[in-house]
Parts: sequence; structure tokens; C-alpha cells
Amino acid sequence: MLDRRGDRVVAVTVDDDAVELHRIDVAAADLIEWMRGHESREHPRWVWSDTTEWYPALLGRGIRVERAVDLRLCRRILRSAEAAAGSRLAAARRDAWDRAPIASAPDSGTTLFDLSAPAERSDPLDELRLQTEAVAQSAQRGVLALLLAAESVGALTAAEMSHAGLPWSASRHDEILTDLLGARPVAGRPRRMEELVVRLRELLEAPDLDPDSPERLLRALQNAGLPARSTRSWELKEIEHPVIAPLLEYKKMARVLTANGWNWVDTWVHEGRFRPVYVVGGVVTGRWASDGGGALQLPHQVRGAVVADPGWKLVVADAAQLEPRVLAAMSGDAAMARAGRAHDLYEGIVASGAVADRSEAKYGMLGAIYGGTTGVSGRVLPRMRRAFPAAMALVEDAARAGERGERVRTWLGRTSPAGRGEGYDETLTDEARARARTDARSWGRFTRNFVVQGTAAEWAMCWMGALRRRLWQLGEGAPSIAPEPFARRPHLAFFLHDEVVVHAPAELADRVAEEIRSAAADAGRMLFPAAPVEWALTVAIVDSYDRAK
DNA sequence: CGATGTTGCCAC
DNA sequence: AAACGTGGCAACATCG
Repeated sequence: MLDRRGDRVVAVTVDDDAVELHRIDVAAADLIEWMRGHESREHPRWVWSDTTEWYPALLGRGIRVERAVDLRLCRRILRSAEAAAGSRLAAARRDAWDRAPIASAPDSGTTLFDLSAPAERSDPLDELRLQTEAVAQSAQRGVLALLLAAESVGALTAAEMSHAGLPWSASRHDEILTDLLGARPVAGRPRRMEELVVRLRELLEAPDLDPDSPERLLRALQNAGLPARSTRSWELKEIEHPVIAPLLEYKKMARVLTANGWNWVDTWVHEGRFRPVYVVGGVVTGRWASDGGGALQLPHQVRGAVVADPGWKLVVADAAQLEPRVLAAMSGDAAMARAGRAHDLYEGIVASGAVADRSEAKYGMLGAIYGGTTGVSGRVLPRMRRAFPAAMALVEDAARAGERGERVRTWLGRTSPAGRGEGYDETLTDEARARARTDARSWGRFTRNFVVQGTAAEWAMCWMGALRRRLWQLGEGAPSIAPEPFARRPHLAFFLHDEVVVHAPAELADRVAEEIRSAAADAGRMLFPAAPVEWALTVAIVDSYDRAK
């Protein structure tokens, strides 16, 4: 357990019950070499306040650690977990440990200890003890411990991916943009967009139309006699008029230009790498969020700019229909597990006879998970309920619990925030009662989705943790070029909820693909040892990201 | 002029 | 297929 105290670091060796065995004091300046020695000899399980605070600088000095507990992340999970509700930790007052992570730019450099204002926190050893005790006393200690381990290894992986970066060809990106929009303008719009604006102005007889302003665009559409109620693309698509096609084309271009155009490359791509900042556990459900660069929204249009280094490949893997499979495993729904024997679970549902075609299966399934009530998903719901009673009961129970104001849990025990249920209050007006009911339903859709999305995030975290270890072993023997731990080794380069991109030396790509499949099986066994669910993957070995699937 | 709210669209 | 879950982000509009 490492604790920074000014220009010194206290290192305490503790046992599994967080009892102190040994303590030394290291000068911050010597810490790197001290840690390097311990890491190479014994792969200790480091314990530190916050991976975002410690790890980027260590990676910058060439230190990759096998294991590390992230106290801040673990506290957040435990504080809200119902399974640890009776603990001293749950009862403790809010303090600095509950605060947001210390922001760290990726590769913020090699300065480990000159952050001017470290957060005031209690002794991390006290915090570790509180957490250890909370887990030990819980009736759910097995799954909680797995959740904390998965979250902590996720934090390591996130920092490593930011460090390694996603290989990005700025010149290829420029070609994509130039093909689509015209050459990069010095000022104003690219040529092809400007041409479209001229056409839009003619077609709408609005000589000073600015299509970038939704308000003015809407007025121009209405002045031209179109029945537009907003400028949303999916609404405009319903209107028959010669201006619609070029307008939709313009909106597509404008989106690419503003979100992932030349300015984006200038800001986010350096030395051939895009280095996003991942926010581990940044979403209530436990999914990751990202901070800056829109890493989790990379449009398919620009993925062609993600190009492996010469002599390297990208191995891209996607967990096929992960959420339905997770639901099948959680609920023990044998019929749904059987449908998942098909590589495509939706085709499996069609084959089961429950629905007529793949699109009905897909929207019925998504409707069940999201709480859809209208359209196709509403229509096939009764048939889904008959065909997959256990799975449907699980999500509908979660929805009703949310409507009553109760909290719900993922498979590993992450607990949803407290919501307000629909309390009956006869003093309310009819209108207020109706609103309360609408709010309760809406919260029920959230809790319905929480259990599945959150458990899928846990599966993905276990998958990635297992894969991280396997990739490191696969790279053993490769001469490492200090201070770059991943310079010669296959490594994770990108993660997107249920999808990973590994950057790998070409001669190892086939073995990487095998490890990805083995890691998925590992994750399935970790979470659902007995479930007869297949964890289907789509794996592609490619030179650029757009060639996958 | 910056802060805040709204709109619309990208990802899963 | 309609507008049902989780997010981030850029641009425009408005406010103080």
C-alpha cells in the first residue's frame, strides 16, 4: 500500500485482512526504481488511492504493474452497494474519498509528485481496512470481491490504453475528409458543403439561409411550405420535397466536420496516436465514459483512419448480442440460452418460432431490455414473454422494483441509485398523480435497463481483464524497449462497451484472436460458472478499423 | 464576454 | 422501428 506524504512515500506491506506486516519509507525520487524491482520480482498487489493519480506517470517511466487496487473506485461501489449496507464504510460520513478523481491528462508526463494540491484524504490504510471489512462482512462477499477486482483491473487497462493510444493516421483521416467534404479550407466551409448551401438556398428561395442554425433553418423550411416541426433528420426524412435529400447530406457532412474534422485531429491526434481519457465507472451502470475526444462515439465514417503500424495488425473483437446473452445467463432462461447457440442470437430466436423474422427478434429483445412499449417491440412482447418467461420476468421485476422506488442490483452487486417510487398521495391533483406515474414508469425503465447493461459491463470488464493478462503473457520474450512497456508486445488499444481493439505484431495476430476467444470464455466462467450460455464473438484481423465487420 | 440551456447526432 | 436505456460533444441561443 502506497501513501504519498510530501516528497516521501510510505510503503506498507499488509496481509489479506489489511493487517500491517512491515513498513518502509521511500524518497519519492527513488520510488520508480524501488517499484520496478518489486514488480519484476513478485508482482505485488499494489494498493493506491487512485489509479488515475499514480499510474500514468509510472507507465511513462516504463513500469507496467500486474495488479493494483484502486481505493477510490472500490469505495464508490461499496458505499452504494446494498450488499455492504450494514458496514462501517456505508455509515461513514462523506469525505475526500468520495470526491471525483484527480484529473490526469494521458502522458501528463514523468512528473510523479509535483501535483501541487493533493486531495486531503484519511490514511489509505484506514480506508483499505474499512473496505476489507465491508467485503468480509457481506453475505455477497464473493461477487463483491470479483466486482472490485474487475473494476480495479479496468482502471489499469484504461490507463494503459491511454498510454499506448489508438494508432491513427492523420493523412488517411485527411483523405477521408477531403473525399467527403472537399479539401480543408483556410476559412469558411469546405467546397462540397458550400456547394450544398448554395443549392439549399435556391431550393428554399432563402438567399441568406444558414443551415447551421436549427432555428433559422426551421423557419426557412416552414416559409417554403414544408410541414417541418423540427430539423431532426429522422423527422425530415418523412417529408417529400426536393430539398430534403441535399439537406440531410449537408447535415451529415456538418456533423463529421464539427465532431471529427481537421480540428479534431489537430487536437486529439499526436505522433500517430489518439489517446482518449477513459472514465472508468463513469456511467451509473458501471460502463465507462470518456472525457475529451469523444472516444466512445467514433463514427464509422472515420474509422478508416485507425491504421495498424507497419508490420502490425489490428485484432478487432465484438461480443455478439452481449446484453441478451447476459440476460439469458442471469435469468437462467434455458430457451433463450438455446437461441444463443446460433452464432446470431436473433436468428436463434427466429428458429425457436417465437417471432417471424430477425428484425422482430432484435427489436423485441431490445424493447424488453430498454422498456419499449410501442411499435414492433410492443407488438412482439407477448410472444417474447411466452417464449422466454424467465428472462422476461427478470427485466419486468426490475422495472416494477424501480417503479416502487426500490433499488436494483447487477449480477456482481453494483446497486442502482435511490429513485423515487410512485407513492400514492390523495392530496395530489389528477394531473400531479399522472405525472408521478409517468416519472415512476420512467425510473422503472432505468432500473430495468440497469440490471442488464450493468451486468454486461461487468462481463466486459472481466473479459478485458483476462485478455490483458493473456496478452502480456503472449508478449513475454519480446525484448521490451524501455521505457515503452508495450512497444513490442500485443496490447489493448481501444475499448467500446462490448468491443476491443488489440494492436499486435502481425505474426502474433492469429494467436491474439485465440486469446480473445479464451478470455471471453474466462469471463463467462467467472460470472456464470453454471450457465449454458455461449459467449459468441466476431473477431477480425485487419489493417484498419473500418475493415472489421 | 463567459456561463448556462437547448438542439441534434454520434456511439453502444 | 419508432423515439424506449446509457452517455459525450459541438454549435447556437440566451442570459447576466
